Amino acid sequence: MSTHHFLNNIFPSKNFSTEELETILPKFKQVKFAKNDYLLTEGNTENDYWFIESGFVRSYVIDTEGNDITTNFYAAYDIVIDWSSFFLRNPTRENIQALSDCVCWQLDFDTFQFLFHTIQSFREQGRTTLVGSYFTLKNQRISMIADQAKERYLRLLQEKPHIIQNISLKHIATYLGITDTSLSRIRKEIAEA
Amino acid sequence: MSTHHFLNNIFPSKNFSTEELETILPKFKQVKFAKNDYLLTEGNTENDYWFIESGFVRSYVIDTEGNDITTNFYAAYDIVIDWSSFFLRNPTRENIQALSDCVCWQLDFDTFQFLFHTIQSFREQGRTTLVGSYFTLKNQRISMIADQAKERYLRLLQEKPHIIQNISLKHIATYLGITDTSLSRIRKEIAEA
DNA sequence: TAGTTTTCTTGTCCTATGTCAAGTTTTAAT
DNA sequence: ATTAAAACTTGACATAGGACAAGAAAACTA
Repeated sequence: MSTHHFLNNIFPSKNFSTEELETILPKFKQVKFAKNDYLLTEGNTENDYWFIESGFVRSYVIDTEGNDITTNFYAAYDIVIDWSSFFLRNPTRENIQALSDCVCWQLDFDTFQFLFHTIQSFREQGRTTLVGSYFTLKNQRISMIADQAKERYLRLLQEKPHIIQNISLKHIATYLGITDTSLSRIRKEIAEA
Repeated sequence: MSTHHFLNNIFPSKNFSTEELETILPKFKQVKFAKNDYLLTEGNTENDYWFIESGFVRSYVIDTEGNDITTNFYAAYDIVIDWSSFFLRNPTRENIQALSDCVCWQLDFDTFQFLFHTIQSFREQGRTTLVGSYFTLKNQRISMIADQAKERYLRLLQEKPHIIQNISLKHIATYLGITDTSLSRIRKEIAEA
């Protein structure tokens, strides 16, 4: 294992002993996805998750009217996982697709379970990551209720500028819960102000 | 410990050994809340969570315009917890209030940590519960984007009829992301149909 | 049991955002 | 380079749901 491994960013030595890292890091396998490849498709149960070293990924669902709704964007250092499919071992409703060529580090469920039940710091970090996702999602739900579309866009712009710059308007629009037409007008309004 | 303890519903013997239950159950403390009591208030870090034996509880946040927005309802057998405040040890934005007199079973963070790191089945169950909450929240977010207010109301009616029967219209309305005026009209429309 | 407060309903009018459709610009492919 | 396909913009119009206000009906309270 090289001393400058991508995964050292994910598992920093301040949180893990050398011995723990020697157990954890070799369990991850580097995988590459080409643009438009699917990491997961509706109806399947997710058996792996990934950390992104480079590239962009999007997850989406198809609603009852057949509309594509973006549920999340993922970029370098993010974890790509459908928490409920991975942990509850249920078929997912989500599609997860590479928006560009990607380099990822993959771990499968059984290996995750082994590390989770063996290494205390690993499960602490896993729990923290999941709770962090929960927190983000809860704030998004509140924002859908309390904020106007323009405010939601401005917040995204501030929090994830790399998303706005790399991802098509229509995908950002469904993520914000508006139409591409509206988002185009919001952008115009901001540009003119 | 009596053989017919409320907590046996939460920790069923099919998932836990007798020995494990003898470790877990006595750690919970029965607490009672009177109607309108707060279990948690904004700005504080949650150090306990509860299972509800009886009663109704509501959590809400105050948005930037000072509006009260219901984030969740809790009834018998539900876990009452602010996941992010409890696990990330951060001050919460939520207020959690008893809507009726309640009997609850309480566990504090340090005891949780002890059980989580000691008992495998305890942490499996904890993870499953958290992931279940995540799943529900994600579906609510998608529903806010994809469904009309009436559909969201009808789904709530179907999934949690006890909520509709016990909780005031205005609290249900903010939970669904609409005004009480709109919800009143939706109810009328459904009644007339 | 009257009085007060809260909850719920209903009317009128308004606004943010959606729908549809026609262009324009950008990107991708041969 | 040429064409085809996406992505984006813009206009005209429609609509779900919001804002405000006045009553009616319940639910507490003294």
